[in-house]
Amino acid sequence: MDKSIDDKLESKEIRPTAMRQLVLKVLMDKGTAMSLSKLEEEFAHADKSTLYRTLKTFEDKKIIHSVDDGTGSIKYAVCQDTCECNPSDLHVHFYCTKCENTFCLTDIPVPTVNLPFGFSLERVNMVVRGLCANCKK
Amino acid sequence: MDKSIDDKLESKEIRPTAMRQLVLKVLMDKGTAMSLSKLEEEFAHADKSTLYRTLKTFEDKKIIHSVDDGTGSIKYAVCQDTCECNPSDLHVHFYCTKCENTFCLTDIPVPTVNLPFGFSLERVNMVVRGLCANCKK
DNA sequence: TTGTCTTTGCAACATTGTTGCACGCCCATT
DNA sequence: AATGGGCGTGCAACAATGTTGCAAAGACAA
Repeated sequence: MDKSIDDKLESKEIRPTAMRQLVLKVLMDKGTAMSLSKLEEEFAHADKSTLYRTLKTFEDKKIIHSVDDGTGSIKYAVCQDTCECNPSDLHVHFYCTKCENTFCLTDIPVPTVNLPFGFSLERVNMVVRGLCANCKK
Repeated sequence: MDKSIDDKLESKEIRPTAMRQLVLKVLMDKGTAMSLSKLEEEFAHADKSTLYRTLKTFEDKKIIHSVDDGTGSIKYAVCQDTCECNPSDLHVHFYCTKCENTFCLTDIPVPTVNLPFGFSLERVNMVVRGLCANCKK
């Protein structure tokens, strides 16, 4: 198995089991955010709850982040190396209504908004829907 | 029943049935966005699918809009009178993690973002999570 | 080898959202 | 007033997603 995968796992104190190696590899190779059910398809013989808990572990350890893109299923994508999942690390996500892929627009930080007096910010979810460059043509 | 409720319904070509009058009134009085299950609690004897279809009708006719606030259940709130549910009509929503209410920040339009080349925008969902003014204290 | 802790697999379940179907109601036309 | 069509409603069942309990299998240290 890819050495960099193990490194990534161990650097976040996650034991590199076979399952975790595979899931992380798929997520890293994929490029777009994936849902639990998409992962189930990818590993036809893997158990749903194992995948579910793997994702939860990854999310807790901040190796991936989740996006609610409004499709009804939560998507997961690997964080940037420097990501601490703080509000300042947050970027905009893009959901393509044609290919149904969800992209991390890591270059586009979530714009700051001036909340009404007394409101405090913990986290922001910003998802743009539309057509991606591939489907636009 | 309140005359303004009927007017609002009829102006959008929705027949003002008893159910619809009640649902719209609750939504208007509530001030915060409500989920289907919250409406079920409100009308203890109403049927879920009737409420569901009522909300869908309202949404189709653009008398209310839906928000996916990341809690797993979609919330509905009445639109501004001038709202056409275009991207330019979109405002930021706020979910309070303590009182669990979802607010329309109608004064705060969704900031525009510069998408990567080739990407086109249809709609944006932006939800800020945190503490509202009431829970902040 | 033994014991402990973690991970996995299976099953069952909760919640939310959704649809099919039949009944009742309103209304217009006859 | 009677008839018929269309709409709204209620009931039931269902699909999809996410979640948990529990026992078996595995990893690891003493």
